[in-house]
Amino acid sequence: MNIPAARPTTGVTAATLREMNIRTVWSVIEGGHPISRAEIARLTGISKPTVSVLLEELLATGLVTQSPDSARDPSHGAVFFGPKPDGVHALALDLGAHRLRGVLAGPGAAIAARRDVDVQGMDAPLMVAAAAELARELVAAAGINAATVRHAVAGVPGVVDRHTGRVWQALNIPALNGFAIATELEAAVGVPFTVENDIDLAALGENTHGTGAAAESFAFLSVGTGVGAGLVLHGHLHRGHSGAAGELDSAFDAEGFAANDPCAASIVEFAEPFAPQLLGDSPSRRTPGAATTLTTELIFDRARAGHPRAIDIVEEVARRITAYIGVLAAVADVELVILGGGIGLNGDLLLERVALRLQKRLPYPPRLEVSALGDSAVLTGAAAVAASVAVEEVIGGR
Amino acid sequence: MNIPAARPTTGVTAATLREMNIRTVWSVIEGGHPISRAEIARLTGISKPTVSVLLEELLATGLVTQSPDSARDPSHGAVFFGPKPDGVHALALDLGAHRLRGVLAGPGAAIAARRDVDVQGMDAPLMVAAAAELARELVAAAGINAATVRHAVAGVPGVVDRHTGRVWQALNIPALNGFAIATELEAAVGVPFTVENDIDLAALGENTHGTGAAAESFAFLSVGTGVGAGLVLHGHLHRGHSGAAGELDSAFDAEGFAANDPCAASIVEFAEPFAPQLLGDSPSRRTPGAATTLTTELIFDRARAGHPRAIDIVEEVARRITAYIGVLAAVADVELVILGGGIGLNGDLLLERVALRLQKRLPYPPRLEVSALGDSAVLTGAAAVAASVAVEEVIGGR
DNA sequence: GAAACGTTAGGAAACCTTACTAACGCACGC
DNA sequence: GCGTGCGTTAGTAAGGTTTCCTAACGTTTC
Repeated sequence: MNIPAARPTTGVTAATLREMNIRTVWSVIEGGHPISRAEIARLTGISKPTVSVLLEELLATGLVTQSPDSARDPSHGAVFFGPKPDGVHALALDLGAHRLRGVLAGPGAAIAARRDVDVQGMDAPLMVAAAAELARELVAAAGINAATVRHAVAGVPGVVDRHTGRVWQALNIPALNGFAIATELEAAVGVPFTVENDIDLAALGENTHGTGAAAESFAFLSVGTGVGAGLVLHGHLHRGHSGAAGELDSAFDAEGFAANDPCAASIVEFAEPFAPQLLGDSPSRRTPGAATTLTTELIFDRARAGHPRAIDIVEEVARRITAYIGVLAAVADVELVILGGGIGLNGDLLLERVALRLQKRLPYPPRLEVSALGDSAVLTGAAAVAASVAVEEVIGGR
Repeated sequence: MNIPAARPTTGVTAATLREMNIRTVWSVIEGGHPISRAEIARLTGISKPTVSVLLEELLATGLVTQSPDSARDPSHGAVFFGPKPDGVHALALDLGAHRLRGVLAGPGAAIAARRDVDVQGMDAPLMVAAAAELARELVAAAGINAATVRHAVAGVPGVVDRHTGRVWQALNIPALNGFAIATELEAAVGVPFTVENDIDLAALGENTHGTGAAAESFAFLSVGTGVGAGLVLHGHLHRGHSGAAGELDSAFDAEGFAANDPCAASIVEFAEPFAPQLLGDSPSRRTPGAATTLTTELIFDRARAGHPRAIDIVEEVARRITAYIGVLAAVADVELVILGGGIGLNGDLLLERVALRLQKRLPYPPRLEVSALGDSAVLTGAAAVAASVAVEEVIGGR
């Protein structure tokens, strides 16, 4: 029989055994598809009588429901079990500079309600108030009992100090810097909150429901208004000692390190000299007089249309992204890099260009893919974390 | 009661319980100091009767010995237990370009015998033969039964492919490239072998017996004939998907990345223009005519003596090391960086210079220290790993 | 009727608590 | 100064509890 790798320094007792087994049973039920006692027993190696007892306990927690009978072909009188849709709920928020996005999720991160609100220009207390209002709306929209919301996770674009709970390096939302957002959110919403770096959450989203599920270790590289990476190593998020793991900018901004950010501001600046050419013959601009500002969307659109200057810029973006991945690969040697963020999601233009450069440059290049979750990766990760904490709270607090 | 973080997908049974508890008991005995049943019970939370039973099993394996009585002040008739010095043994090798170093270790990596041999210029099969001879000599020197040697670990300066067991990127010992050294060593020595990157082993050495023991995650940065880092994250070695994690050279050798290696060859090359000044007035050279070659030792000696040109070079080394640590910190955000290797060990000259630059450059600079194990870090790590595998084999195979 | 699901019954393995004896140190009284 | 009693600590023994497994047995379905 296999022994868990973690070696507790304290003794384990029969109660520990049950804790472990009940979690094992939950983990196969959580999967989603209705499953019978006998199937659970076969899958986990736990005997049928024990599975029955454990299921009784799980039913008592309200996490698990039993489908009276099921649409399975040969059912042989089996009873099927699955996660109870309204047993517990978790709140997930994605706080950006422009919008606050939220979902209410059930066990297994099944979406119960979803809604976004505008927060542009708000200061930190206003954002907290907006979050509380959004939470109320989500509960109302889902039509659930607010008491079933057991945990909440919020993603913020900055480094979260795990000791003080304060946010730093929030370049996109300066109002957040130094703000103890978790405490404030807890007070306003009335739910225990975990606040986490948004890119780290996106990585966790890819890990549970996205492209990273198959990889043993990978990096989620977000290239958008800023650049940053989230690392999932051996199936676990690596935050780093100060929560600043994957904050790649600092690797390049000093002493002879050339590669500039491939982020939006930096790219627009790089493209500025070619602005007349890029803007001038844009067919997507219906009012040529108003199209005086360069955007990354415009540049990528022009590149798709074959504009040589725009393609040059895309090549430059690919070069810069390669530099970042090179650093990630050299230090962490990840199996896979997932591209995300407003710029990174343009896989049709970037994937091949970056992959080719990586091949040339690294002895062991990582696999390269584009995020399957798109711009909802953060929210997906937050929901997954919040749901798993909520479930753990219910199972652990029996 | 705390639940181990690892969640096995298969059920656990009472036998698992015992496996876990017997390991817990071993882990407190392994510590070294003789310990009584009652103390073990207090430390682990396991009841005294159970501790007695578990100790009986451990005594039967031959891993544990019981001191008849002890020099403890109030002993109250207590019996004290500790690791048995000659219960099992493990072989540790450190294969370098010039020398093959070996130790025979007991449980807890206690040294039973130690010996080095010259392997300069040998091809791979000759090195294997030398290793087998060294193993025989170590067994003879320790005066032990060869059958008690249960596992061996060898450190090599290259990337070890964990699927094929072959060595790559062994720039210092080109003869090793593509060689399946673990298989050959096993056949020649007659002991199961684990082959691991030498810098990774050094990191593990620092983790178990060195400066890294107190840190939760750290990087061991070896700066010598080559540059590389070993990462210990959350107490575990991070090898990376191809075993190439920490192979930092590849982060810098292309497309606008300036910082050159701070390794020996690179530094000597950098110092070449100043060779006449550095060599000319060297008081440590007794035969001025023969001192025509620059070495890193000489450069550092001259810097200690206050030679301005040599100090400039040290500054340059510090700049380059800072660049490497910057990358490590940006990706992994480690708590601590331990400097090692022939160049890195010159902490008196480097520590302050690098720390100062890191402060300026990084928002969350890691702590910086010099290896406490010096040039025996690899061997220490190999011994620790080999001993723990050997012990695991005995405990697991009851 | 055969196969699959689930339950019941019996038993085994592992742990804990409680209670006991043995050893040791200290303090007090002779 | 030295013995005796008391409190503390180490270890063992006995009994009880928790948890799980195997085997056998209804029950439902095909």
